[in-house]
Amino acid sequence: MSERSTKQVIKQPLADFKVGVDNAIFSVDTQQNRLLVLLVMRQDEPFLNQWSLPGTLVRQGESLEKAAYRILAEKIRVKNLYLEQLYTFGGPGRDPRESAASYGVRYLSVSYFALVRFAEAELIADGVSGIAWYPVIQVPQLAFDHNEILEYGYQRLRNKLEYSPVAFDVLPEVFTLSDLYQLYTTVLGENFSDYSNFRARLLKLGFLCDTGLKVSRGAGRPASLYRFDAEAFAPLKDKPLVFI
Amino acid sequence: MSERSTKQVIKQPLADFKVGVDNAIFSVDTQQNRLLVLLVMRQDEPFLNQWSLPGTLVRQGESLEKAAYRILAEKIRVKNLYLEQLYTFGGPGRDPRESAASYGVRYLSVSYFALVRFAEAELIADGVSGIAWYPVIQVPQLAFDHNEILEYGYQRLRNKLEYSPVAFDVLPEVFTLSDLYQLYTTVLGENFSDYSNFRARLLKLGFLCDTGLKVSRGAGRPASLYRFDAEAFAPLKDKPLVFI
DNA sequence: ACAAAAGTGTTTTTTATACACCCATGC
DNA sequence: GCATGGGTGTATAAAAAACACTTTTGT
Repeated sequence: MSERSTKQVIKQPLADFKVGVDNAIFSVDTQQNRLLVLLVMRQDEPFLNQWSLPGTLVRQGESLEKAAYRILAEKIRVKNLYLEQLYTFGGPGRDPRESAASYGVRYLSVSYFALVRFAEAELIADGVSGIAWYPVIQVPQLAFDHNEILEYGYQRLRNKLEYSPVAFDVLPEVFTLSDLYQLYTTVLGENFSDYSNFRARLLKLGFLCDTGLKVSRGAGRPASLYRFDAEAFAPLKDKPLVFI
Repeated sequence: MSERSTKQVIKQPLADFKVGVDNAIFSVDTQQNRLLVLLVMRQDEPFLNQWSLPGTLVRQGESLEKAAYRILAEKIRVKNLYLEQLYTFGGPGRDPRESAASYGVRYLSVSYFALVRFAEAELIADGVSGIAWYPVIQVPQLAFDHNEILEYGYQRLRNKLEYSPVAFDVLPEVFTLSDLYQLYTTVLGENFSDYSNFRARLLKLGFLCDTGLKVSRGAGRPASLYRFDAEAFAPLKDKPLVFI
């Protein structure tokens, strides 16, 4: 980040930015087989009363990631989650406030991708603002370029599932292989793989350990409960894994 | 990007940002089997006279990507290149200028990754500033957090080669399969694949067409010249390709 | 003739894919 | 006993990996 020499700065002034963080927060409702994204109703102009991704402007002394965690914590209570940076959208004109009286201030959005455990996620309704889980396949028109961000995040989620163990950040401590399979199915669609092959592949990787416990859910044979073994996984990190 | 309600803004003021763009610009010198990255010597404080990635602060009315292309064009003349956004680094304290008299202005860096054709790339030396291709394996300590950005870009490059056709953006119009193989070898190391298997895999994908022309380079059998067929590739886009 | 580079083919091993089938439980 | 979900195995096809060998050039 080198500044231009002085005469050039005079010729073409630098932009001043406000930096926002917008989160595409996903969760998987395995009960109803739905992939959800968290939307909030905007309380302020611009885009008053339109749905949007939860976001915030970055404060003094606050890192981007901290801002991402803050806005998440303001909207939902959740203990288990995965979060990473997604993409930065910063074209001029992406925020209507830029054209207003403000002296050429630009609004830039660093987007974050998050996956949270649905069962434990408690939405924080502050009485005024709307907040809701929306099935990603039926989100309405969103404020700003948030539909684009969402699309980008959705794609990232699908990729992540294929080659990284994000699913285990969001499953309970112990889970059945059907739980895992269903999570994958909900996100990737029915035809991503057949259950028996999925099962064989995952078990061969060697980081799922059978707790010996069984759980029976209605009819059918009781399922074994597995645990994700982080230690056994560690050496596989950075390796080109395939979960699909 | 929703702003906080008024009382909160007062409690905790928003940060003001200058946004910079820093480029990790790579090229492959297949003659000497070296992967190179473009470094420039800083002319200003902070980090005066230290090597850094070429960067610039974003100007009014300029998009992030445009700024990335601008700084690239200021440093090298090149017709063929690939460019994409890498990551955004924005922790407080990453730029020493923040702590200075400036009223809590933050410096945020949106980094871009670029791959350019080495043979045609002409460095623009403005007489004062140092500018040079450095082998990535022996870059010195860089200004700011640029070593981190570089590492990130290097990883992205390796990934890109494996599942996307970036190589063809940077090879000449016609090239031999050895040219292609050597490019891959230089970036990924000798052991990524054996030439014969690499060759077979690539040809089976069906988007390399033999021009019928041959080229003889010193001793040995003349090699066929191939062309990348963008039309034949189009349907494969978004598919999980493997070039490795 | 022979080294060097390009190109072809073969063998073996590993993965992917599609199923068929057995097992344990609730009703 | 039979429907339901859990779990195992097998047979086939495809891909990855290793490597032997042929072809065509320059010297």
